[in-house]
Formats: sequence, C-alpha cells, structure tokens
Amino acid sequence: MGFDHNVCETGLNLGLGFSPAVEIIPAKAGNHNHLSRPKAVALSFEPSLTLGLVTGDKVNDSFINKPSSGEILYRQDSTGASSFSNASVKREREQPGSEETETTARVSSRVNISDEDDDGSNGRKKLRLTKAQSALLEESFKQHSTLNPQKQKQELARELNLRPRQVEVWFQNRRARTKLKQTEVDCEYLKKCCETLTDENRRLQKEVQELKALKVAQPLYMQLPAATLTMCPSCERVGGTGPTAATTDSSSKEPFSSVTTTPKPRFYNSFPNQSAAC
DNA sequence: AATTTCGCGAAGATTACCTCA
DNA sequence: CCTGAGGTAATCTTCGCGAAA
Repeated sequence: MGFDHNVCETGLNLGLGFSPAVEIIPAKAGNHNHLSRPKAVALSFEPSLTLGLVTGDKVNDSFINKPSSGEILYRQDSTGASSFSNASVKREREQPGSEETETTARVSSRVNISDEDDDGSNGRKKLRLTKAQSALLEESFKQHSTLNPQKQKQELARELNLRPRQVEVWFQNRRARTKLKQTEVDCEYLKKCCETLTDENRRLQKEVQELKALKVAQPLYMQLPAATLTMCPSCERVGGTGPTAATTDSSSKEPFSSVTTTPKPRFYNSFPNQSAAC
C-alpha cells in the first residue's frame, strides 16, 4: 500500500516533472540532418514506454490500410505533387479473397497511364495505398523511420510504383502518427502518475494533521513513565526525544531517530500501520 | 574566424478526400 | 440517400542544420 515507486520509477521531479530517457530516433546514414535535433528525439519512460512499444505490432496493426481497389486515376497538380482521382470513375470494392498483387498491379497500371493524364485540374484527390504497398512501407519504416532520400526513397518508390514524393509523404505522415500515438501513451502515463501523486498528497496531508494532533498532546505524553512509552516495532527502541533515542548506535542500519529526520517515502508509506512515533 | 545566405529535409498543422456505420 | 466521424494522403508553413560565399 502507499506510494509505489515502481509506478513512477523515473522520478517525478517537482510535481509532474519527470526524467525521461531520451531516445534518438535512428536516422539513416547519409541523412545529414539533425541527428542531434531536439525535435528528433522521442521521450520514453524507463519502465515500458518506448518508441518501440508504439511502433510495435499492436499499434502498427492500426496503420495497415483497409483494402481498397477503387478505380483510381493518377494526375499531377500544379506543384508536381501526385494525386489520384476517382472523380469520373466509380469505385469498386475489393472482393474478399481477391489477389493483392492483382490489386497492386491494377493500381500501378493506372498510375502509369495517368502519369500522362495531366489535364491540369486542380482538385486534390487521394490515393489509397494497397495492403501490399502499406506492408512494404511499414516494413521499411520499422527498419528506419527516416528515408535516405537519394537511395531508399527512390528504391521504395520504384518497388511500389509510386512517386518518390509519395513515399516521402507517407514516411512523414507515419512519423506523425507514431508521435501522436506516443503522445497519447505518455499522456495516459502522466495521468496515472498524477492520480498517484494526488492520492499520496492527500494521504500525507492527513498524516500531517495526525502529527499535529500528536504534538498538541505531547506535554501529557512526556509526563508518562518511560515504561509506558511506545516501542518501535522495527528497531525496538523507545520513541520520543529522550536520551535513549539520541544516543543511537551509529552502526545500526536504520536508526530510529535518523528515520524521523531523514524522511523517506517508504517510511511514510508504512507509517499509518505503525506507531505514530515511527 | 565570424557572419550571412541558401538549400534541404523534417516536424507540425492543416486540408481534402474517402470509407463506413 | 444523407450525415458525421475517423483515417489518411497531400499540402503548406516553420524551423534547424550544414555548406558555400
């Protein structure tokens, strides 16, 4: 019972502050930028909250795209960025059991065709990545969350039959989603810590009140014969400020008096179950 | 050596489209 | 059929870093 240090083992400093472990997001060699950039680090809490947790299977599953095999036309906007359009063509649902490769191939063929289909229309249409494309991108993301622009991006784009820009965008969005998930996890963790600290604070307040009440009753307490003084169950010393407690053996591991002058959380934890003198 | 400028890529915020209940 | 919510590709803006001038 009481404050469990394992819950906030990282040490919450000054209220809700904490001591995060800084984890550098692995960057591809050759990516000249910002290994040391503050924004490129992920906060992780020692017990279990790591980027790995978030990027693990459980979370990744939610990122797998739903099946889709709509009729998609590909075109470019004014900036050269690619986009897809189904404006003039009905989407068709992917039939259960349909071949993934076929879907990819169909989309890919449309991509190739529509590369030339530049009608200059400015509508922004969306591509829906196929399962296979998403899976490959996920796989690549697991290895490196950032792209080597001149190599990995090109290679992936070629493999997926996408434009390098699309691969780049996917990685950007993927990193954003990862961070969002991590933030949610962190938020939950901090909420729990906050609740724990609130409880602890409440309990300590109560304890202070008890000690104050004890102090008020102290004159009477001091008049009692020594034999009636409360004995500390752990160190078997008489509580109070008398010479017995003051002349404590320094070799004793947990001197009764020192405990009272060196408050430790665990001491307070168990306090309600022991005599008030402890 | 210090400063300025420029290009690049990443993050963050936002938009727009699509799907589904 | 309509609608709102959620997911996500795409776009825009801002920022930091390294290299060159």
